[in-house]
Amino acid sequence: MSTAPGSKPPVIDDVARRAGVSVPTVSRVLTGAAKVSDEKRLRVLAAIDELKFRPSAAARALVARAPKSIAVLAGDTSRYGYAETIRGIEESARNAGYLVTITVVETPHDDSVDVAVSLVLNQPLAGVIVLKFDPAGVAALQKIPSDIPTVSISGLRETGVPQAVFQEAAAAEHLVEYLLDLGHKTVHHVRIPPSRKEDGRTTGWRRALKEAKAEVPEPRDATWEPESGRVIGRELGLDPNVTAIFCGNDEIAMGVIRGLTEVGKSVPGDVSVVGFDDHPLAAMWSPPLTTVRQDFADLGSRAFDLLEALLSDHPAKRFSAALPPLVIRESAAPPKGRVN
Amino acid sequence: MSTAPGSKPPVIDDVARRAGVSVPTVSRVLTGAAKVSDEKRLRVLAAIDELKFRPSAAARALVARAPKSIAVLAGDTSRYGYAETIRGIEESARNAGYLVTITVVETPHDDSVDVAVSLVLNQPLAGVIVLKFDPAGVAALQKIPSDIPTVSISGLRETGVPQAVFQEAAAAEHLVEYLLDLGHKTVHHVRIPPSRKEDGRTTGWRRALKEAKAEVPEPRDATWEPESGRVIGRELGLDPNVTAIFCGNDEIAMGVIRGLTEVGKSVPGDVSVVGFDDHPLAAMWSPPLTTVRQDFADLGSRAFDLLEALLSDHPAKRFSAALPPLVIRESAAPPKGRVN
DNA sequence: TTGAAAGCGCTAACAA
DNA sequence: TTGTTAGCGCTTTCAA
Repeated sequence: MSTAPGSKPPVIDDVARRAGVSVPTVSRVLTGAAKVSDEKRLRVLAAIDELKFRPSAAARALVARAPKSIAVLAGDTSRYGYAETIRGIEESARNAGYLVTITVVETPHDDSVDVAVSLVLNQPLAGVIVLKFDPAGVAALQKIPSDIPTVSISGLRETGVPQAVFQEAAAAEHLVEYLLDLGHKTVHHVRIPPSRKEDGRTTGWRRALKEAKAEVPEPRDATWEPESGRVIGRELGLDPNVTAIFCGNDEIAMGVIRGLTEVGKSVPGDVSVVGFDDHPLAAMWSPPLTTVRQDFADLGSRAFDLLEALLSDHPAKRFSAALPPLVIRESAAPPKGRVN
Repeated sequence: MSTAPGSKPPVIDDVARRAGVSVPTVSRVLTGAAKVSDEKRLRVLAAIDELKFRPSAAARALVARAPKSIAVLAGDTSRYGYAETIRGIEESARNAGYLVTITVVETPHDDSVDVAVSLVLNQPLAGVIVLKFDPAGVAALQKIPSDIPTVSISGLRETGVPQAVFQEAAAAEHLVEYLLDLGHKTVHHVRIPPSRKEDGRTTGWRRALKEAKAEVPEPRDATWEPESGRVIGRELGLDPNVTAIFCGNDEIAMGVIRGLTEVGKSVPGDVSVVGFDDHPLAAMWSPPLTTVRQDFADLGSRAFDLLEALLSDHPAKRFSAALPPLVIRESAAPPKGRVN
């Protein structure tokens, strides 16, 4: 008929014409916002179907003042903790009808941060969640305009925007106390790259040692790569004073154990090693890793809840914390020559 | 002055008024699309700054016919291969000025798929990348309207939309041949959940065995959890005929090794075990895992390239394949009693 | 170089 | 229940 068979995608006007109704009527069946007679509804539905019409998301976004998408900014997306956190955010967001965009902030430098932030701001946006696990995340958070609803996720409590956190310091403290209780004179520490000056894990370790009046050895710095743990493990294995090692995460712990093994040390026979996170492979490791369980998906989910609260103007909670529990497996034992 | 100090975010009209110019002039300095006198430009810039004005992404999206966002649909986002693939997509997309949304398809059932797909279609969209690593991804792909530029990622070549793939079958074949060359009479197989009837890894394994006229044992089915590998490992360890095991991925291989160890078998002394993927922890494992390296980030990047080609109307390539190389470490050796 | 006018595709307000 | 009339906040003609 008069339907223009143009190659452009059909718009609402095409549907209206085809169904012989007005544009708002089509809109009404689309949104269900108002009653439409069965007869016209059917005609509209048929027209939509024949034309394969899909309403323009852009046009809808313009008229509806409430974007249904949230952005996640993160320094990484594939490492275990990051990926799980994002999974948790996405799941909650999806269930609440929000779409999630992810944008990586490669480095804490201005160029990376600006690219990421401007990409994020160039979309219709309900709010932002920033993963502040590393300096890149910290830098990104500072560049988010303050009028945008924002929630951060990190290991340390701070002021500022609403946050979801793990009480890492307390958990680390428990873990180190556990090692001390086993009879170790002190506990060495291999830390992962901190997001700021010092991470909660390191703080908790330090606190536990001071509390016990134990010597505080200089912490060793690993990268995010397990391989760096291995190198450090070899070195630590050569030091007879080292009987217990607390690693910043499980992957580093695995590397450290490998390094120790390579220089002839057994775990936990000669040296106890504990990690942090409860990585999916922690229980498969030999020996199975004693660690702290961080439920990252839940962390992400809690962050989304905070954001949703922010968006709904309920000035409810602005903070969500959880204390990660110890998971005792087999990689830590009393030091040699001591029966517990 | 006449600036309305309303609490609503400023719009372009506010800027124009404040700068004493017309709206199109503001638009011109925003987009740089046309020359504006220095004097007015400065006034506009100042007004933008004072008002903290940011152009509405929704309005821009409506008028610009080219959305700069792509959607990724996946059955999972945090497992290693998935997360790395997404990282690769995001990186390439970001560099090309695209934003990436991720949406998980929880199950292959209609309800999950419909939620995910409609969420995706409800946004301004340039194109879609579907991770077809599992049945959920396969199901999602079928529901994407055919007029939307779409690329799929999977392990098996198929017709239909453009695809980025690994030549998994060929790689698996090489890996199994390697085991056979070591002297094993046959190779057992523990497979991960297939996306369809049979995955490339299984096909390659079967092919290599047939080629060598070796017996083809019934494959064992693992879930995605390493724990399931452990259970299977214990069982296989009890079977004296088992001297070599090819696992569907490294995490399962790690579980299988753990299970073997638990029933007193040594790897590779008693049984050789190989994996697939080259997981970041594969080299840290004891013994370090012999496997196949899949560069998932590159896979994601290649998928994005295909999508970009599709969007630019260059009917260039519709397919991108890569043969993942063997990584020989220490978890496979000649069978007991045989010197190679 | 600039402004007035005209849309982008949809939903909301208002009559009828 | 339906259609007409107005926008949403921008960019893009088109004149001047």
